[in-house]
Amino acid sequence: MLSKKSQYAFKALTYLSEKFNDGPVLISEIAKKKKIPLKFLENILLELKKANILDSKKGKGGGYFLKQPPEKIKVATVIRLVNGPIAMLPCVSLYFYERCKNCNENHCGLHDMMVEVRDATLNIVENRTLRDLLL
Amino acid sequence: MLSKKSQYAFKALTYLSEKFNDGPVLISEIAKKKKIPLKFLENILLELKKANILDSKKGKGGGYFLKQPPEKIKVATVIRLVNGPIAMLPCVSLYFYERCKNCNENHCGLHDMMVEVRDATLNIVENRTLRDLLL
DNA sequence: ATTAAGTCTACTTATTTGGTAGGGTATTAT
DNA sequence: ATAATACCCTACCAAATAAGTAGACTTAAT
Repeated sequence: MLSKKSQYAFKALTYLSEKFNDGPVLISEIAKKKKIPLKFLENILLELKKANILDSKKGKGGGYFLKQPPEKIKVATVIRLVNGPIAMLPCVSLYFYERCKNCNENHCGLHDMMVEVRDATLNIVENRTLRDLLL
Repeated sequence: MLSKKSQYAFKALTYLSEKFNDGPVLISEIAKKKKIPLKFLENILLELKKANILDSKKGKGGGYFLKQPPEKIKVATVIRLVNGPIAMLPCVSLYFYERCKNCNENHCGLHDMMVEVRDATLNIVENRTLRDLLL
């Protein structure tokens, strides 16, 4: 399951996608419109900024905005960043790989199945962007 | 990600699948062979028994065994039981559904995408059984 | 009766999640 | 120049969940 933080992140990013050409958007505006705790949202947006997904402008007239257009930001990227691994097992994760203790990956049925699940999921989230989350 | 508990559960179930026609298997044997903390494993097996996946025999010569043959036990069932929801969002879960607050499911891009992810995953785990985890 | 084995209730501990507090720092309109 | 604005940063806290443990109890075979 996606954490609440991830769900907040997606709500905020969706909002920023809609406002992509309207200049910086206040954290407080996003928090209010999307009903996200303000200080928590600050942390999330800062993290997204550090990951180069968002950029910000300080001072009067400042705020946050997408660093790239919505169609350039993949859903998979956001999930990995805010939520963590997409795969169901560490030994099957591409970006958070950890080898299995006590289980040979070369002949492990669970492993093989989870590779399939991972690929089925990636096939969707790697090919969808913030643009696709709008209607 | 699957919890450690879930991974233990799959290891134990795989072991019991291999021994399906050999009569009851000791918890301690499973724990040793699969390197699972004994008391933790006790809890897991008991839970699986209460869910009608396993059965057991007490006393000397007792132990645990699958209640049905491996090919009758779906991976999806085990995941739901031990790990919880398979879907990435509560508003998209079939067995653990909770409605979205502040987001209309009828026009929410994230929701729609997560339905796709859920179905892609279910397509695999609903059609695989413990039998498929063996080699 | 003794021993082997699962059952049950109840803890404990560690980790993660969700959220808060409050001052610091950069920017810019005036 | 400066005051107001708005993001930045460090640290903390509480609740929930995950992981593991303890010990007494019940049941069945010999």
